[in-house]
Amino acid sequence: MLDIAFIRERPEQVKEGLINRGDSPNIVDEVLTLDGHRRALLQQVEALRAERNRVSKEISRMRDKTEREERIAAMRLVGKRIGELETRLRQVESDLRQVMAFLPALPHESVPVGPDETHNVVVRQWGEPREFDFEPIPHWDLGPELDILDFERGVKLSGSRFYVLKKEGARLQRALISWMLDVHTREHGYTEIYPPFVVKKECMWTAGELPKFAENIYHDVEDDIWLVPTAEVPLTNLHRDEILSGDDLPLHYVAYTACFRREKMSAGRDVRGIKRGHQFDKVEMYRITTPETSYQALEEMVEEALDLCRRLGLPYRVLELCTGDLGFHSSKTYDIEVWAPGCGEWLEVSSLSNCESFQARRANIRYRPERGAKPRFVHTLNGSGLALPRIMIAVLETYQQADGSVIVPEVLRPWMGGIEVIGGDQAA
RNA sequence: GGAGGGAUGACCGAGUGGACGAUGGUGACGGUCUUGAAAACCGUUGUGGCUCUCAGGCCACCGAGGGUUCGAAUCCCUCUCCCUCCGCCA
Repeated sequence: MLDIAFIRERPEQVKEGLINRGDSPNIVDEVLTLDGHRRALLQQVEALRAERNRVSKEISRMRDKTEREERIAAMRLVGKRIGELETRLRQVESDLRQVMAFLPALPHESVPVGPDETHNVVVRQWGEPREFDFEPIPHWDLGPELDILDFERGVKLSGSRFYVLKKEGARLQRALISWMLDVHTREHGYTEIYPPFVVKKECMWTAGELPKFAENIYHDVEDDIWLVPTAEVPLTNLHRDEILSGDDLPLHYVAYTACFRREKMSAGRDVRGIKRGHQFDKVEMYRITTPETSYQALEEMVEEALDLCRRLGLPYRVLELCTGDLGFHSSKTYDIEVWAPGCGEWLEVSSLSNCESFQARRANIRYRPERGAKPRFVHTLNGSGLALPRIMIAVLETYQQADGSVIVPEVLRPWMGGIEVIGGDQAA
C-alpha cells in the first residue's frame, strides 16, 4: 500500500514508477479523484457531526420543554442528513481502498529500468560449473534411479506437480532444512519461528498476496482459511497492528514452512522434475528494520543466502531485477540462481526483496524511534534462505558420479547421520 | 461438538443513555527533596483523519461491522477472538 498523502503530493513520481513497472499510470488519477470526493464528503460529514455534538450537549442541559423538543426535531433532520452522507462516504472509501489495493510498490531509484526479465542485470557471479567426464543426467532421471524420488506415486496421491521423496532423498531435504536453520540462527543472528501453514484471508491481504494473486493460492472455502504460498505471509503478520519500540529493531526472523501454490499462471511450464511443485519447502529469512537501514539489510541478506550456496559448493549468479520484473510488493529485488548441470539451467533458489513500507502500511506495523516520538512505518524485507527443491536439484546434479551415486556435500554430513554417498556401495 | 463467561488505554481495572477520550492503580518519563539512591510528593504519559502559514480548530476510535437515539463504552443485531467446564483427540 502506498501513502495516499505521497500520491497526492507527487502523482507524477508515482506514475513514473508504474510506467517503469509496465503498469498503467491511469490508476493514479482514479485514486486522486476518489480521494478528492472522499475529503469533500468527509468535511461535510464532520461539520454536521460537530453541530450535532454541540447541540446534543445543549439539549441535555435544557429545561424548557418546548425548546428542547424543537432542538431534538432539528437534530433529527441533521442526523438523517449525516446518515445519507455517511453512506456515500463509506462507498467512496471502500472504492478508494479497492483501487489502492492494486497499486504496487514503487521501484527504488537504484533499480534498472526495463520491460521484462531480459533486462535483469547479473551483478555477481561465483564458482565455475563443474567439468564432467561423463554426461550428467537430470534429477528426474537420477532421483528415481536412486530410488529416492517417486513421481508416479506423487501423482497417484495428489495429481500432477506432486512427488514423493524417500530414503536419502527425504533425509537430504530434512538435513538441508536443519542445516540452513542452524546456520541462520547460530551464525547470522536470526530468531527461529515456526508459524502456522494456513492463515486467515486478512493475512494474505496484508502481505500483498490478495486481492491480486488470489488464483495462485489454495484456500479452504468452508473455513475461509488460506494455505501459505511462502513463510513471508505469516512472518509479515506476526507484528500486525503493533507499535514496536525502536530498541526492538532490527528484528531478524527465520522460518521453515511448506509452501503451497496453484501455479495457474505457469500451467504447462516446468512440469518436469521437482522444480515447480504445488507444494515445496522453503527456509525464509525476514527482517523488520528502520527505513534508514533497510537497503543495507538487503545486501546483508543476499550475503547470508550466498554464504549457504558457497558452503554447498554451488556456483551461483546474482541478478538485480529490473523494474518490469519486480514483484508486486517489492521496491528492489535480487534473485540468486545456482547452476544445475543435469537439466542445464540456472535455477532461482532465492529471491530477496526490500518491500520498504509497502507491507508495513498494509499490516500497520510501526515503531517509535524514541520515547515520546511519533510512530513511523517500519521497512520489511524477505528472502529465501533457501528454497529446497531447487537446492536439492543442484546438489544432486552437481555431485552425481558416473556410477549414478551422489556425493553428499561435506557440510551436510553431520545432518545426514554421517552418510557420505547416496547410492553406490553405501546405499541404505 | 455441548454449556457458560468475557474483550475498555503499555498493563491491571472502573464505568449500564447526556460534561467520558474515558475514575483509580501499576509501569514509564520529567521535576521537588537527597551526597547518591529509595520512599514521599507534584506533573506528564494515546492512535488516526480532515482543515491549517502558525497557533489552533474539528471529527473518529472502549474487539470488528451494522442498527436504535437529539445523544451510545453503555441498548439491539451480526461476526471475530479469548477463557472456563464437559466430550473427543495427535
